[in-house]
Amino acid sequence: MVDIPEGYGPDDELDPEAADPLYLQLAAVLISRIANGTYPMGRAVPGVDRLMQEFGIARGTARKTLVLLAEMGHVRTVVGKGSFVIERETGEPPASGSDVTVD
Amino acid sequence: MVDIPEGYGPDDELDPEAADPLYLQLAAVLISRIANGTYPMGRAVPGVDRLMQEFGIARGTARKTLVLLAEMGHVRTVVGKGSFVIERETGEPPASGSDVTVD
DNA sequence: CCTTATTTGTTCGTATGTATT
DNA sequence: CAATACATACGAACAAATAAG
Repeated sequence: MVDIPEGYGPDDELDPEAADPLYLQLAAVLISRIANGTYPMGRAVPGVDRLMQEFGIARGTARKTLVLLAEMGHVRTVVGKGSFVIERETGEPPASGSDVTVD
Repeated sequence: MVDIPEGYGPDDELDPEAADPLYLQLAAVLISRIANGTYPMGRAVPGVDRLMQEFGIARGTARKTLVLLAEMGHVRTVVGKGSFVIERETGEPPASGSDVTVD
């Protein structure tokens, strides 16, 4: 199991000095943004390359976070496409039309 | 130089309590499997991540073993591809043309 | 069909910090 | 203090799936 640290808001920058490892800090930020609606259901969260650029982290760290989010059920990752939000914490129902079909 | 400990067969699990360090125990197991034919010539031995999973060890330890095997001439490691068996202990001669270039 | 670009997946190489023995 | 081992993080290269043309 994993404990997502608290205290990392959607706009937080990561702190390499903090006790929490970067990939957990980043997971907290992304989960916050998903709950936020910044990344709506069915849409993709930033991919590995974008996370590297926007947070100034290495590829392995960014990927580790996305793998963790997938394991936690927040996103579903599709090779060659991206990681798509499959859960929302805003209370809004999934409406209809999630054109995500993989298996 | 290194002394590969004996008594660690191809199916052995590693023993953190043993006198021999884990990376030497693991080297013994892999060398045994190479001699065995479990990892045939030209094919890759398990990489760092696989060794971590299968033997429950840390990255540094797994890598240390692969570096040792490469130094001993059992495998040739290629970045982004894997560590490939370049010797067999089954009695078959190396034929000719071992394109192994180590420094 | 093939080429190119994008994106995720995999693997090795290296470094740092911490803990244990 | 040195050796071993673990966790984290950065970097580089290669591989495979996808999409667009």
